[in-house]
Amino acid sequence: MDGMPRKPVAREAVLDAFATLLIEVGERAATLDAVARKAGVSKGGLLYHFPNKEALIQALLDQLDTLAGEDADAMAAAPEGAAAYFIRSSVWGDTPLDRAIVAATRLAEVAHEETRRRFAAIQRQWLDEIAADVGPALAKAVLYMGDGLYFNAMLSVGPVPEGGAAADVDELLAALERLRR
Amino acid sequence: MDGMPRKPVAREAVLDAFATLLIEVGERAATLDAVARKAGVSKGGLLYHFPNKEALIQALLDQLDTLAGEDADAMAAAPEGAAAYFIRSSVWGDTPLDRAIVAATRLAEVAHEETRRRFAAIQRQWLDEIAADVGPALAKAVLYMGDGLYFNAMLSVGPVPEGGAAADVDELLAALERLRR
DNA sequence: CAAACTGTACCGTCTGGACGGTATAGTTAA
DNA sequence: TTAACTATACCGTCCAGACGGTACAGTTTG
Repeated sequence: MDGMPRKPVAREAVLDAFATLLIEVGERAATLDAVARKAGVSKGGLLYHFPNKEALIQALLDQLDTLAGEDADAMAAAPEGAAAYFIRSSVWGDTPLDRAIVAATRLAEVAHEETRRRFAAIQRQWLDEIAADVGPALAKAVLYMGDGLYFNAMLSVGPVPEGGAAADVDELLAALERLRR
Repeated sequence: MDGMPRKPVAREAVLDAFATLLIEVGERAATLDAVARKAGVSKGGLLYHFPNKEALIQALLDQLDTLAGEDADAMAAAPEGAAAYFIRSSVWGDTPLDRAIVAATRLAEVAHEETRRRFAAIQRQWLDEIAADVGPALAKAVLYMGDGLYFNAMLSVGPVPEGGAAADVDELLAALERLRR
């Protein structure tokens, strides 16, 4: 057996701090120094795990893909239907996936091309699942409702967290029921 | 009386260049140097009109408020109804208002608090108009659909402009009709 | 068994460049 | 004449990234 090298605790802390800063203060302020400080790690330590900022971004996007994949499965299997599951999950919930999505959104906003590509792929996944549930004619309407929720999460999530959007979900689900008939 | 000094042509050019850069390359890359270059103006000339970057942002937000106000009036007066007008106008159209919205979105993303406040106010305006049209129960559903369109404009507008979203509007309008019954 | 060695996981400092902003002297057009 | 510029030089700050170290767990060798 090989002597296990000690666990890289810093790596996860850094990635989490990076996401948190992206969400709370935007890409501009998510500097390497700020990330390191938030993670309780030295800058040198950060760069040991992620040789440059792009590597940090890539790790975040990989995590996003993983989580989005899992979510797509859960969506397909949801008893309430994919559409309702989607709307319900589109409201800001501080789940790992929501965090990854909003964090990645900050990068897409700064014109990071690969992030945009990945987002497009995830949205296609969502659209497929929703279309399988409510039919292709209504799928876009549902998708855009969810996107609207994310849009608002993006604009409001920050130093002042708010629970306002949660109340809207019932309204949206009611509208969904109405569309379904 | 003074013989009118010549018109500040640069001012408008700078503001437009600022918006364009925000839309196409994000806040990060919309530096003062880049804006001046794009506007075909010297950096000194830019700073003559806008003493600092914050002044540039304020001018953009003022423009946004003006355009949004005009649009709210048009929305209220639209023969097809406020909701349909809203959805139709939410798709990316390269209109002055759309440009101002997406440009401002880039600032909100970077956690610019006042931009976020102004956005919230505009959305409240929209919601009121839509509620007056389709009733309060469905207003949020319509609003979020429109927001979803903006969300997608934000993610895709850039070096690669696309006309894909326009096709979705009919689908959304059909869903709206269905909700209305 | 222990000294010598190896690789991993960090820390702290430094540098080169970009960016926001200032300053200032000169130029053009109404 | 004066507002509306151009052109350029410069400053302080901040940031990404490079670099040289340190601490320590496990591994090998005498």
